[in-house]
Amino acid sequence: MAKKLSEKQKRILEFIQLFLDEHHYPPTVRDIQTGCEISSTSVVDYNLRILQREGYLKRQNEVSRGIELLGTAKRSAPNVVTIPILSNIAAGEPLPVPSQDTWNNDNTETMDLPTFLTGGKENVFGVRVKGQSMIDALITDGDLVLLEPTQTASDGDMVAAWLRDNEEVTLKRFFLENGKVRLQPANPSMDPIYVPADKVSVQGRVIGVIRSVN
Amino acid sequence: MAKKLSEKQKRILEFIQLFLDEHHYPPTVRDIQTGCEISSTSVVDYNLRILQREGYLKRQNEVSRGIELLGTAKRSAPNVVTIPILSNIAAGEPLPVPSQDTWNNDNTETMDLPTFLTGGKENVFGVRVKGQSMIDALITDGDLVLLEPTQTASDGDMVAAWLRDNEEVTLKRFFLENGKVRLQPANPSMDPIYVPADKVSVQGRVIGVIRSVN
DNA sequence: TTTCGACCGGAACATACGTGCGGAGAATCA
DNA sequence: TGATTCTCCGCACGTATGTTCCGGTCGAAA
Repeated sequence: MAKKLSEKQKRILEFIQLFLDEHHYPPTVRDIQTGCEISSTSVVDYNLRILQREGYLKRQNEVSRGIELLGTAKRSAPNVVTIPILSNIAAGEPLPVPSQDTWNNDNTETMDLPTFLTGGKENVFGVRVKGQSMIDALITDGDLVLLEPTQTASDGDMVAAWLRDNEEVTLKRFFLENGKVRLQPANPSMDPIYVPADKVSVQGRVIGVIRSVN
Repeated sequence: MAKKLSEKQKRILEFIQLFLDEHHYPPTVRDIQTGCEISSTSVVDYNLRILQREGYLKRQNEVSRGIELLGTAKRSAPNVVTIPILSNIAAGEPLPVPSQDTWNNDNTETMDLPTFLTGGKENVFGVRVKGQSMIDALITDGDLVLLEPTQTASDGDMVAAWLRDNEEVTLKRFFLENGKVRLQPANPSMDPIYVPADKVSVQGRVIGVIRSVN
């Protein structure tokens, strides 16, 4: 399943996205043929079958333009992206990193977000916050936090940090100060905490928070 | 242009929307025919031409499924709505209520939101928060608050309240307790404030908060 | 070398699908 | 009333389009 796509297949996928953005309906096999400078419709068909088998798209048999993009390839609306919502985040455990499995898992909750919230970042995922432990980051129970996966952080970034000793994930602004990490709450009335650098691992950069009241 | 659509035309339009929602590609003439129980493809074609002439959709000639919805009929992203962002909210002034003018004004900033954030509510608008005065509502500088216009509130609602004496708008949970209004901060470590009911006017119900970090 | 599987090319086939045509009722208008 | 227009119907034509078949190239494995 984790098969690498050939150049031609990537190009086809890309072309379908562009075509969809422009026309609001999927391309025909022959549209793809000319658009990707492929010599035969059978080659397009051949590669479409592979893409379908690998889960990048769905096809309707005998139906013209019966192509539907799936998962990461999906761009049904140009200004909307689909992200997975990771649930089952138990307190006292690191965040699970989303993988291809996350997408292939049918019961993964997903959500469509305007692109201005993800800022074009890749692999953004969401985490539903449980409890009040993030209150000093201005985040409360039920909030949805948008994260960009990363292991490193720059000074001032708001990050999801795994504190080994406390066995908890917390959201704070990250500052590296002569060997120690300062984690600064977003609420200016709260005091920062200092942790040795080797006791902290960054799991992701916070790029947004969404709260839905009621 | 302001021509009234026939029942059949309305049904066709509706069917196209439903079909689009379900398949992510437009229906063929024959799909519409069977879907709307029309006896002939030529009738579909006939009505599609009218719908095109009236500006409800666009068609590509000789192209299968070459149908694209326009204007209000457009639902290329069925889970997205457009809301206005009110700017120039000076501290010490009530919120301006969005009107039709807001929409007709070309330089009104707008934003596409997933419908799960508006919950199907009408006339939702957004306000960009300036300053830290909302910090006890877990809202900070730069956050976008989503509001549903209303003059009344039920106990427990998070509302935008105009405090006459202080001449300021604040976001708090609303409770009416024997003639006085209790405004409860969202941050449980903060204390509520009590105000006589006639000194408070509700301007809108908060239905969401969006924070974009960096 | 042979074999095999992945990938491509060309062509043809069968159907999907948009469109045009003649005609028929029904509604509107003069 | 007759003329005109709107709306619908059935049918058929021609193109658009998905699919299949057969053959070919090329590199890896046997």
